[in-house]
Amino acid sequence: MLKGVTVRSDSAGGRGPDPAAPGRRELNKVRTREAIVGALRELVAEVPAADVTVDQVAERAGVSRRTFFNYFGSIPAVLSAVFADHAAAMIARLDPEVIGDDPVTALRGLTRTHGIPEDLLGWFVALNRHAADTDATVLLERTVWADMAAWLRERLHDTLPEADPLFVATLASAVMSCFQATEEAWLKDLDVDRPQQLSPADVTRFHDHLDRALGLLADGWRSPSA
Amino acid sequence: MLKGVTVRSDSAGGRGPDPAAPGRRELNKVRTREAIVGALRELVAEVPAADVTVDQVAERAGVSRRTFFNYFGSIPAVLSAVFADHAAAMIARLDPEVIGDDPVTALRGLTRTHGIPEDLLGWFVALNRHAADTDATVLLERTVWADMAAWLRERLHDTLPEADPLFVATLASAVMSCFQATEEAWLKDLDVDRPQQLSPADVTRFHDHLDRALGLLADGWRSPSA
DNA sequence: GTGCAATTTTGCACACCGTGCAGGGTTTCG
DNA sequence: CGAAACCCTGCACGGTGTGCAAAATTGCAC
Repeated sequence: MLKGVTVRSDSAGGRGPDPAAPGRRELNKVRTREAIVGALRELVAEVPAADVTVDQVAERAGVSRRTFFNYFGSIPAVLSAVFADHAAAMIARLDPEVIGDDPVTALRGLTRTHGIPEDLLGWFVALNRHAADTDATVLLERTVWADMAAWLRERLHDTLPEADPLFVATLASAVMSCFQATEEAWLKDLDVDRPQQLSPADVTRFHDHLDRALGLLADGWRSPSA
Repeated sequence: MLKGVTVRSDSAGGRGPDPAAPGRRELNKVRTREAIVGALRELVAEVPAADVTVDQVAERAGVSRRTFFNYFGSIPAVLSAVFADHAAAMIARLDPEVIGDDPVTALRGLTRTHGIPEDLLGWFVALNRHAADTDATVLLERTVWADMAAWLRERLHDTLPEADPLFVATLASAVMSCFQATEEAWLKDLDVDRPQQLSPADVTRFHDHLDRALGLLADGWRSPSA
């Protein structure tokens, strides 16, 4: 089991005692988690996402099958966790005052000022690199988006405790469907020549699509045709 | 997906068009389909929905495990099919002119004039009768709602070919989340004393909740608090 | 250092899921 | 009637997700 690097209590140098030092235990957990995510990322680039099995991910991550399930409940759960991490970083920048006043515009402005993590766009491309197996991959992504909607719903509920739960639920779902539709449109344009590396223009185009999608929400529901 | 009965459509080896002749074969297919749905309905009332297994459904329906999978791809797929049947009956009553003008109001008016099939409300109650296993049941229902959103999206796309796909996707998702939130709120009120039979007042209360939810959509997004 | 307690990893077992395949029974129609 | 088309069924197989207990690892105090 590759038990290299026998480390002794480092205490290297005379640096500060680091009271809140994570400890090897916590560090290992982070390391394993990242290994699993990284392994999935690699595999998804090689074979259709829906064909990736837990065993493959576990083996490439260098852990047992059982350990994978100690960290994530399923493969979609890994994706949801990655997406949620990015989303959490974005939400953290929200100004509570602004979002309370006009949530859609606030969320819209968020993506305009801070942009979308490029890593996330990379996942979108990877997940759709092998379009052979359309049906199952669509299903997989749908569950992830539904997960994200539930996640956003809770975040909004935390941020706007006064808001009508019905409003929060509907808003979260609508916002995530904007992301979903944006991803689809964006990938469609990207489909012609799928690059290994995303160009800055690709990133900009994603932002444009998303802005237009959220604009539909902000502008109301009475203009169905483009 | 709603992968319906793939049991091969008839194609009648003979030349004659033979119009409205159901045929014994077709009748049997309908019968077993209803047997499967009925078996699930019964089981869901007895044990937590997430604990129902395919084997149980198949046995109670009087068919083999394998036959179940010939009709439905999974248990959530059964629910999605049932829901979609009801939804299709409602959508069929939509006036294309009205929906093209103001889709949300059109859908809202639909539920007000024609109501919600009581059978559907019965499913809501049955699916949540055993709240013990909250987590898994929520997950199960979430997949059904996501399925329905995809279904509604396709219906809207058929009804409004001119509409912006982004608008259609967002609208479908938002509408279904209204139903989802309505179901939650409705069941919560019902929770105190859960009756075996639904009273007319219960039905009315569902309509009120739904109308308020869809009203949030129609009124726009700038009023987060109740 | 050493030993013990807490925690994590791992292998194993088990029930369940979803599908391909082939045999057998039933319906349809010439 | 008889062949063809069709549907049901059992079987097998790979995959999923979880409980359980043994083994390995880490934290901590002596």
